[in-house]
Amino acid sequence: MLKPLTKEQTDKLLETAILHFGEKGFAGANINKIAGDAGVSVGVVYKYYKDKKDLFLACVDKSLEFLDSVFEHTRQQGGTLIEMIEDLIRQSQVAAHEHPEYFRLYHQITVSVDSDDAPEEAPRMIESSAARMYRQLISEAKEAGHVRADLDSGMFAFFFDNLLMMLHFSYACKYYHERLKVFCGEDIDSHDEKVRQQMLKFITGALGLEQPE
Amino acid sequence: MLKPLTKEQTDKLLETAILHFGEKGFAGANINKIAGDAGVSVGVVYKYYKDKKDLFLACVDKSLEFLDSVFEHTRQQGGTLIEMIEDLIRQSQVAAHEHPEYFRLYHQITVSVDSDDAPEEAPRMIESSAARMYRQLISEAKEAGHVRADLDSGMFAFFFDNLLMMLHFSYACKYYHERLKVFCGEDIDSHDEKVRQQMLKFITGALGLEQPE
Amino acid sequence: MLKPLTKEQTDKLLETAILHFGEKGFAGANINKIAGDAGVSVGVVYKYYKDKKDLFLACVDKSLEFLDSVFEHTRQQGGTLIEMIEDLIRQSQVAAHEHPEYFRLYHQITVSVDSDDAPEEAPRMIESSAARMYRQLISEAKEAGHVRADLDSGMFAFFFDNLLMMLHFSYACKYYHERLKVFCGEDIDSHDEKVRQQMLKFITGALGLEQPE
Amino acid sequence: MLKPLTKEQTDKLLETAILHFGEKGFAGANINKIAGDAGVSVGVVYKYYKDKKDLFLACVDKSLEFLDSVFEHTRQQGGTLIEMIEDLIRQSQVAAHEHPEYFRLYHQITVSVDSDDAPEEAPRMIESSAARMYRQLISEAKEAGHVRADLDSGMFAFFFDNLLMMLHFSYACKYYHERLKVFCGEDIDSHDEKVRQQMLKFITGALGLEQPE
DNA sequence: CATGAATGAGTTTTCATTCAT
DNA sequence: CATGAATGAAAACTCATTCAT
Repeated sequence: MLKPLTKEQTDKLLETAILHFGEKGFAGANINKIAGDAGVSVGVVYKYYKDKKDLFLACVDKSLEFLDSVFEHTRQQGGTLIEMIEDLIRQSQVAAHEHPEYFRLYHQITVSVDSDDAPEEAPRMIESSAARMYRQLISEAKEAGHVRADLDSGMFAFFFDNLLMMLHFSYACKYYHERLKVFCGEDIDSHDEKVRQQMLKFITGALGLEQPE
Repeated sequence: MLKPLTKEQTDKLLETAILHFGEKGFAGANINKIAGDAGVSVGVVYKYYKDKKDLFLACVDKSLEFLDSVFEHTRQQGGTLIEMIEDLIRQSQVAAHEHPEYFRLYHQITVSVDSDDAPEEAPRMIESSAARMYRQLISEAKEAGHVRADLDSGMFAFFFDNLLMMLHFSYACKYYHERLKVFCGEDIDSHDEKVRQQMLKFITGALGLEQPE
Repeated sequence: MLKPLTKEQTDKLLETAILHFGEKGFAGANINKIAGDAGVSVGVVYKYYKDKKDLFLACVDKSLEFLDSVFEHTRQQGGTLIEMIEDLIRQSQVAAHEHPEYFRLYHQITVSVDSDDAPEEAPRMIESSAARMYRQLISEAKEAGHVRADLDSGMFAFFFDNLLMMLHFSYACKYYHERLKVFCGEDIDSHDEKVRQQMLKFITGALGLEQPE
Repeated sequence: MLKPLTKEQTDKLLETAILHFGEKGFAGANINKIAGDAGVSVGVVYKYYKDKKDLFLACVDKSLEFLDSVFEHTRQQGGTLIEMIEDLIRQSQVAAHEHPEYFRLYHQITVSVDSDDAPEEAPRMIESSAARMYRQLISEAKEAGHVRADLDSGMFAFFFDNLLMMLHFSYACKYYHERLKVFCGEDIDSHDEKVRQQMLKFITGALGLEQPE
């Protein structure tokens, strides 16, 4: 069985790695098991990736790319600030339901960075672009008089992103998901619409934005 | 060399374990190094704790206890909703600055739970009590007409707690701290007051609370 | 990309293998790297040679052939014993300077033979022919009264060959080369003539040969 | 079976390692097998030695120490140049018969030095002290008129040491031992006396020394 | 009851060898 | 017939756990 790997197989490898790293973290994941689960030999892993760290970073890259694409959708869409916020929440919900693994891996990054021997190169800080974007949107809205004047754009962008990240994790990560159910009820997963509306209320209230009828 | 361990020694062991687990995670931490750093033998680790998991859970317990105590202060204090929220933020800031290790460990819990071989028993859900408390406070405020009537108490409690958790992590965990600086500037650590005021504005706005003059 | 290999390519493969085996030894050499360095695929290595051992033996053969040719020159040349000895030294110097790799590989053979899993078949004993030749030359010289009568031809042939081998290694192998410099000075490489003359003196003295004016 | 290792066991480990490294070389030796053969666990190896290289270097040190002690005996003994040379040969024969493993490891050093990834720190050049000693002895003999005036002390010391090293290897290393038999007969091992006498003749002749009656 | 060296299963990584193209 | 990616056994090394002192 020495056929070249198909794209499906190499994709499967990366997906499997993302699942394992996302679940067990960098230190807890096992290259041999990843290879086994992906249906390829260990050798293949080391043909494609220099070492465990390198594979992890490839997983991170792929995940960040995916997360970027979620924001990208909203950015392209445009609209009023409220519309954009709602869209961002909606896209997050859809993405987190369909691909919790990328969010889970992202969550792992936030942990790995603390560790010395873990891949410190990791976070090419997806945040910075999001931060810039949110801050600018809020700044513009402030100048246009749509949001309260006494808020600090950077800080409100930070709070907003915090809420969004926690939403992601609450759908994608086991612990946060349990917590979500503690706060909002066991059947929360079938109430995306409600979560979105309440979150929108929360945020627009925070910004001092008038919600459209 | 064979004296019973003093309380200082067992405390040191737990503190050291919290530091190591908080930094490297469950899988990445090394029992032998923890014992060495704590100045005790590996043997005592296994005398006091069944295994690595058990030590980790003890760390979790201790950390959750500490985190509880932070909220407890506010609960005792009482006051208006706004006052309590401000106090909660202030206490969080103080605690996260003084004892980032407990928050860091808490952060690790949120990760470990996903893993099968890692301690699943972990989160005896500190959240549930906080959740109950927040929800009740908000409910009461709603009934008293202090906050908007169209908000769902559980969900707003959830959003509020999200903001608080992210604040904790942003002070205590490396990755989140970098992210905080990206959003709010490199010198953010010397602006606790400003962070607190802005966060208060954000939350009171979200709740539809009138802020006191 | 599927043309039959040219002679240059197969030669290059063997030369490269000799370099690698000579430097890293049998166990330390890497077939994939050898193939890569030689600019051929691993596949051809296994087409031409049964396995790693087989390739090693082919390298050994080629090297021994080369070493034989060095002696052959002198044999053809003929002359007095002293002349032949001087020629042997001179040819050794030239050969070791020009093709250290063959001597280096020969040095590796002397090591590999000890190992069980390494090619035991190796030394189809180049020595035996050299031994025969040296012994005979000395015997003849003894009978002719040119060398001392109390020496054992076989043993003196042995000592002589020892000196020659060490000369080879001292030019070709890193460790022995360093050692040579320790004994004879850092600039020894530019004093081939002197080395030859001294070595000749040493050997003729040992044999009790009168050196020509 | 968690008793501390006895000195016998740690000694056994080093001896076993010397045997394995001496036979298979650095790359060819297998730490797990060494541990197994020595009757200890792998863990022990890595408790006492940082890594494979470190173990190898410890073996080298021990071997060089032993080899030094062989020369030391002669140095202490003193006597005329001829007597010292004879003693050196005799001690070499005894040592090489009793402890071929140290000579075998020394032989491996001469190979390992060529390899990049092998321990380059190795040869703290046992040679330099021997070189100095031999050169001085020869110099003194030259000044005293006991040896020919036209020889270069350093170079003759080099040739002499070459002969001695080859004698060592001829007794200790499989390949060289086969070669010895090719030159000197299958029963050479029972003729130490003869080998010594012939070698002495060879060397004294080379030096132009008069041999005592 | 503490100690900490020893254990050895388990992990990462290498590389000789195979075989579909 | 050459190719070179894939294979997976085997090697170096780690570390949770044990137990004689």
